[in-house]
Amino acid sequence: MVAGPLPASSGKDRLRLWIRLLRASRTIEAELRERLKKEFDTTLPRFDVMAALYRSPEGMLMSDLSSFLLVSNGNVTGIVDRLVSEGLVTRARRNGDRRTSMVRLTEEGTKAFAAMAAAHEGWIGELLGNVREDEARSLTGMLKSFRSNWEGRE
Amino acid sequence: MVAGPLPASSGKDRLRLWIRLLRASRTIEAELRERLKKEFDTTLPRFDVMAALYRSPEGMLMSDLSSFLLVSNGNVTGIVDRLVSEGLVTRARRNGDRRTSMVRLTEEGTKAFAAMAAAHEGWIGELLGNVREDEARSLTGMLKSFRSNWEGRE
DNA sequence: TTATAAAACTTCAAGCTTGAAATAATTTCA
DNA sequence: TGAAATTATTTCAAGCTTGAAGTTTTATAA
Repeated sequence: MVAGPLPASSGKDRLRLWIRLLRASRTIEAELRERLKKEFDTTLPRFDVMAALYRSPEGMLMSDLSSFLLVSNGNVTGIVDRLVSEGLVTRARRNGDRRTSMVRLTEEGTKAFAAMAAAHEGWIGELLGNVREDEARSLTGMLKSFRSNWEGRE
Repeated sequence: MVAGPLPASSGKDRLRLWIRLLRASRTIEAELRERLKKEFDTTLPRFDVMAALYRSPEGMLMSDLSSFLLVSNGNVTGIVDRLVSEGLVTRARRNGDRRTSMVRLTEEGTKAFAAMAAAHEGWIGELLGNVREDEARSLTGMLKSFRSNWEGRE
């Protein structure tokens, strides 16, 4: 705190921001969870896994999934297990490296996800309806930069 | 929904915003959870409950807690159970209405929370360090308005 | 080659979470 | 008053989540 005319930041504003951010995402998440249950009889974690796989028709490793979704390995195992037993996803043992398996959407899973994704986008448009599109873009821009500082240390 | 010249919004920007929002809050939440575990041997849900109680020295009903924290009633029951068994919180049966009980921080709980809150504020300052304070204020303002539209219908 | 380490997963226990069903106490109102 | 509805909470099953420990397979290197 010697030199800079740093804008005397108490940090209180960041704390307030965090509380708002958390409340916003929890509120929206709760609403999405409820609608996914009601409309499609599925859950948000299953939707998230399917969304990731939908973007990668070639498939993803379990570890790709967990790092992309920011959840633990063991977590993904359980969710994929359930998706497999529902016929929405397959685990294909690979010849190259027998520790890994490629997870892919089945045809049924692809169809099911496409329907959910359309509804989902509509819901988000509705739930964030009060945020103007230009506001949305500027918020998105600010959120892009928030990490870099501390993430990926150690 | 008959008349309006609704501002032909594709919704794509809002979807992008939602994805950013979710990733930001999950990343921060994960980091907070880990630090609360390491530094204070506690969990985020317990911290949240204690934070709510800290703001209300007179105590809160179970239902106050669950609506404030945006989680289900049954959820709060379990968390408060654990906090009680750790001596951080008390459930006081009320004379007026014997269905309800006032939940309060114990003296030990108050002291413990004060220490955690100080660390927590510092962590948030660090984790959101890349967001300028003026940005933080403007983001907070935008997030304030996002609901109202759909929340509290039905 | 063959021990050792590393990588990719799975398993497990403990705790969080929801939504539905059950309890118990209070209110409403016929 | 007393039945019915409402309110506050707990209980429970199923699923999500983490972090630690275990398994199997692959890579490293003495």
